[in-house]
Amino acid sequence: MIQFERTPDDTRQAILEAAFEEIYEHGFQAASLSRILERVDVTKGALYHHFKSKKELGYAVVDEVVGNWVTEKWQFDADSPDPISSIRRTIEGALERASERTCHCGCPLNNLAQEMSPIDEGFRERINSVFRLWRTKFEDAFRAGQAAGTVRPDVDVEKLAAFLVASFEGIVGLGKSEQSLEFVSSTLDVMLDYLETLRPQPAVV
Amino acid sequence: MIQFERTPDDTRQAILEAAFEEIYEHGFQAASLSRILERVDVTKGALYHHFKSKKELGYAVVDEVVGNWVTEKWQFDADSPDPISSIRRTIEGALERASERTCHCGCPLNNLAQEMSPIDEGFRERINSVFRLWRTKFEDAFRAGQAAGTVRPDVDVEKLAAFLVASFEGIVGLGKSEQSLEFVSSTLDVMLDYLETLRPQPAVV
DNA sequence: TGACGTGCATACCGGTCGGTATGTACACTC
DNA sequence: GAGTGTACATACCGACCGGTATGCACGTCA
Repeated sequence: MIQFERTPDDTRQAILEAAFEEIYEHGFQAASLSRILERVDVTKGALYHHFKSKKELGYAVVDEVVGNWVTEKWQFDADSPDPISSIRRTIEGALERASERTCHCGCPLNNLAQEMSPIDEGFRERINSVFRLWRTKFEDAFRAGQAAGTVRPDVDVEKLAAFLVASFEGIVGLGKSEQSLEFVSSTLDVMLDYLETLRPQPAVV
Repeated sequence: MIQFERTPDDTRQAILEAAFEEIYEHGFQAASLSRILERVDVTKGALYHHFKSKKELGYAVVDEVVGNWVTEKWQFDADSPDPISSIRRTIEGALERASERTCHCGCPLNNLAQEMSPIDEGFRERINSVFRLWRTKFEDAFRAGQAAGTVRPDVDVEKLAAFLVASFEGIVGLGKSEQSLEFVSSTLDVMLDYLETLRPQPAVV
């Protein structure tokens, strides 16, 4: 049960968080408003006072919860001279903090993307902007690496960023099916090994 | 409307295919039995004669439709001496045959995996066996390549196969969000470029 | 030819869904 | 202190859901 001060803003925020949890566990379409209301102990009147429909609630969850979730999780220093090492550290840190539930339920952003992108254009646009933001962070980091000489200058950073995000989501997604953190970890190793090949090669003697 | 001979086996098969379409477009939980019945023009009595519940129908769709779908799509010659080229050709062929809908709806197997793996163990097991079959095909192909000298012997084929399947699904999944076949194609290029680096290097003089 | 199992079709069920109409306690304004 | 808007709570709605009970045509076999 989510506890919160009974102020309007806190009520809205508490509903958002409860909705995020419910959607994370059941998907958006199977998410039940009444279960959300149980989680946060408010009534339907409160929910429909703050959100005009289930869909608008879903949109707000993407914009205000899932977006921040991703942004915070991937805030390696974009100006780092060595983005490849930064990314490695970020991923290793995420793996350490990963819970049973993370492995079980996967990435909330990707879950919503797979379920809702084909069905609803509003969801697709919102989800895609989060993906684009994420990719941009990678791009900036790699460009900084190229400037610092830790990443090969011939690397197409945009395509690489897209590939990295896709691979990461794919690995986490396959991990949901395998239900194994060790599987996720060792498959991510392949990705990180690939990243290492993007460093400038020492001159051949 | 699906047409079929009104024999018991054909009825069952027609229901399966209609269910596959419905699930592909809406997901399993949001798939509606009545819409499935409309697609195939049979009644609920017929459906519940052949399948004992919605869940059992879903299981059958995974086992008998989605499984074959993946198997047929990825049947590059496992004994080929050059699996990297085989995989490239398979992917390029798939891209040419890819429709608007494929880009829009993504991979039916991955869709089900992301939606149902965390929720239902029966789905997870069935989906995971299809993934494992797919990975095994990659593994066999790479081993054949190692034997033929077209793939570096130090490559861990199991981890590589897992990474490839994950990356492919991730790319297709991101493509759903971008709604762009060109995006899918160019991101797959990064993956294929990576594969090329797994060929034995010519000896350094 | 009658009994019986198969392969459906029809009609109906309780439950849950998202959504809404109405009421009300309270703060704030004039 | 009367009026008004905010922030909910309560009660209810029709639609649709998955599932079931019943009926019946038809082929098979005793």
